[in-house]
Parts: sequence; C-alpha cells; structure tokens
Amino acid sequence: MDEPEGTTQKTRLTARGAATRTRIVQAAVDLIRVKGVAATTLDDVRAASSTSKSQLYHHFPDKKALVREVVATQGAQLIAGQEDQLRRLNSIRGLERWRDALIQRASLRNGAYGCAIGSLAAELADRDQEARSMLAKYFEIWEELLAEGLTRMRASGVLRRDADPEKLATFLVAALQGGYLLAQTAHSTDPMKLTLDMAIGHVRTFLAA
Amino acid sequence: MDEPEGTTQKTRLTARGAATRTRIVQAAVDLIRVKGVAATTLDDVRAASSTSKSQLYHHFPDKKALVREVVATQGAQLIAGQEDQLRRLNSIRGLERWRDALIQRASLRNGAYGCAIGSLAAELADRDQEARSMLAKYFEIWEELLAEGLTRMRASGVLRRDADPEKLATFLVAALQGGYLLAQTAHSTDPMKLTLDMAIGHVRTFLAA
DNA sequence: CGAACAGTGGACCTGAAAGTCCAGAGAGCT
DNA sequence: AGCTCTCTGGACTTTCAGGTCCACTGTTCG
Repeated sequence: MDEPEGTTQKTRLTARGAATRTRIVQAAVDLIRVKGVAATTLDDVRAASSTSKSQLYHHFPDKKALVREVVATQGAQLIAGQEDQLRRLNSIRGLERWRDALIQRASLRNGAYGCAIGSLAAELADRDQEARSMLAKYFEIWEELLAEGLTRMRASGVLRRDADPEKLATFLVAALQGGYLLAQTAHSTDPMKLTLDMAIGHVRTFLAA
Repeated sequence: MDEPEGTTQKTRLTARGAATRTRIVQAAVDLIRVKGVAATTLDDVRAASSTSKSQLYHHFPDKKALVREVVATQGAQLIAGQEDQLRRLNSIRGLERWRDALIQRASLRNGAYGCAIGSLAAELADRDQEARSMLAKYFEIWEELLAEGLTRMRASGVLRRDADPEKLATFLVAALQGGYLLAQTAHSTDPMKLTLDMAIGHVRTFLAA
C-alpha cells in the first residue's frame, strides 16, 4: 500500500515555486489541525493557500503525499516548540511549567482539536504506514527530549538513581496524550490537568530524599 | 449542527425489521472499528450486512444517525465487558489482571485500531457534538466502575484513606488511552504496557502500610 | 379476508472530491 | 535574444458516496 519514495528532489525549485509550496503546506497544516485529514479537501487547501489545482498537483503527486508533508511539518513545528522549553528542564518545577504551558494552550479551545500530532496519529496510524512511522519518530524525539531533562535531574541529584528517564518520559507523553483525549471528549481540560498532575506526582516519588 | 432527537420509536418494529436493524448496526460497528467512521461507506455497511440501500434508510435517517447508534452500541459493549471484570476489582492484583487482559487483546493486533471508544472519540469529538457527549458519558461510566473498585480497596484497608478513587480512576483511563495511542503508533504494545505499569505503580504508592 | 403499514430491492439522482490536461505566463541560462 | 524548464489558471473528467424513489412483498390486526 505504501511505497518507499525517494527523498531526492526531481525538479529544480525557483524561489516563487518554493514560496507556493510552503503556502500550500501551511494552509494544509492549519486546515487539518482543525478539520482533520479526511474532512479537509484539496479544494479547501487550494482556496486557503490562494493557489490552483495544478499548483497542488505540480508540487505533490496526490493528497497522500501532501498529508505526509503536513505530518512532517506539524511534527517539526511541535518538536521545535517543545525543544525550547525542554532543553532547559532540570527540576520538578520545570516539569510543572511544561504542564502549565500545555494546559494553557489547550484551555483556549476547551481541549478541542487535541494534540497536534496525537490527533494525526489517531487518524493516520492505521491508514498510512509511512505517516504512522513518521509520527512514531516524532513521539520518540519528544520522549527523548523529556528523558534528557529527567537524566539531568538524576545526574544533579534531584532524582534518585533508580529513576528510569526513558520509561518516565514515555509515561509522561502517554499521560499527556490520554489527557488530551479525555479533555477533547469532555470539552474541559480538567481531566488533562488531573492526569498530568498525577503523572508528575509519580515522577516526584523518585525524588532523592 | 446537532438536533436533540427524540428517543421515541416512530414506527412499530416487527421481529424481522429488528433483526435487520441489528445486522446493520453490528456490521457498521465492525467496519468502523477497523476502518474508522470516515472511511466506512454506507455501501460497505450494506454489503457487510446483506441489506439494501432502502433498508439502511428505512432504519436510519442518515449516516450520522447510524454512526451515533454505532457509538451507543460500541460503548455499551465495552462497558458490558469491563463490568464483568471491574465489579470484582478489590486488589492491586485485580488491577494487574485488568491491565493484562487489555494488553493481551491489544497485542493480538499489535496495537492496531486502538481503543474501541477512544478511536471513536478522537474521530468524532470535534465533528459531532451528540456523539462527543455520548462518548464522554461512556468514559465517565468506565471511570466510575474503576472508582468503585478503588473505593472498595480503600474501604477494606488495602489503600490509604488519602487515596482519591475518582481521580485515580480518571488517571488510569487516561493512562490507558495514551498507552493505546502510542501502541497504535508504534505498532507495539510495549508503551501501553509500560504506561499501565507505571499508572498502577502510582496507585500502589497509596497502599496502606 | 383485506386494509394499512412495515420491510425490501435496486435503479437512479446529485453533488462533491480527487485527479487530468493544456495553453500560456514567468524565470533562468547561454 | 531565444531556448528550456518551472509555474500557473482553470476547465474538464471521473469516480464514488450519500441520499431519493418507487414498485413490490411480508406482516399485522380488525
């Protein structure tokens, strides 16, 4: 069902062409974030990016290819945002700031749309192998950023030696994703708050005496 | 966008009619479980249930109504299954058996399709208010079943008095849902196992001394 | 029995969405 | 300049899914 497509650029790209391509992708990112993949039509993307059908098909062979580009872009944007905050993580307080930032953003929408890559994962994991593995990679990078912070906390003596940063990081991301889903369903960030609080509470049980 | 539809039966239902209706719904449940709502066409349902277009429209005004019926059925089936196990929950060991049963079933598919109602929630929460609130209700019932078990554990002295059954139940469901999503994305139940282990580990920190 | 209504088959309609095509404008290069 | 390739507009084709219709059969009940 899914071909391993080459990453080689087949045609040269002029500045104008690159700009159009970027406009298309960003419009698709924004629309898909709100409407989901299935409900976003190429005509929606065309209109939102002020382009034409032929430009879409000039830059992407089909919708699936555009969606994959959206996944890559959304994943990169999310990681970039997380990186800013998580590179500095070295305390439980930092973990709480991380939680607060996520919840604040979700609160603005009452939890709607869920997590940018979590929602993509739920919709695409069983329908597009390539997208699935890309998303798996972004989750891994995310976990790794958290794990590095937790490792720093362990090295500095904040956490005990028996704390496992990798496992705790996966746990935190899972708790976050579950929290997102319940929040999205309940139209309230309360369950997300509660879940992240408890998850961080669990990390706290590894605090050095 | 969403009308509060009456639950009153407008037409009499013969045994034959009821059987057809059930066949349609169960076929839709099975298809949607695997393909998702958007990718499941009424023609798929028609074929899988050995019915005709007019039977579909005889029993349901439109696709949205059928989908809501699917949500109700899937929710009820999940709760029924959980009830069997959770009514007896009264120990950490019982919680572990609950975890093991969930993981075993997810392992059969390498995590594919995720949670029966979690996947529906992710796809429908932002697109159908009525479906969203139904799903919220099922999550609540699920949490309540867990909370009752945890309450029993607290009453019998297994858990300390400061354990909060409701909050822990929400936390367990969130951890489970996050675990499902990561498992679905990674094509492996490992993150789901790890997450549920940690979540139960957190409950264990409330064990009475 | 026979009227009234539930249930059924399947052709048909309609709109929307993916994807195709081609003529022509814009850009880069020698 | 003049050639080539990129880029673009938008009409067009195709496909397919949701939904409608109607003639016909089965069932219930007075």
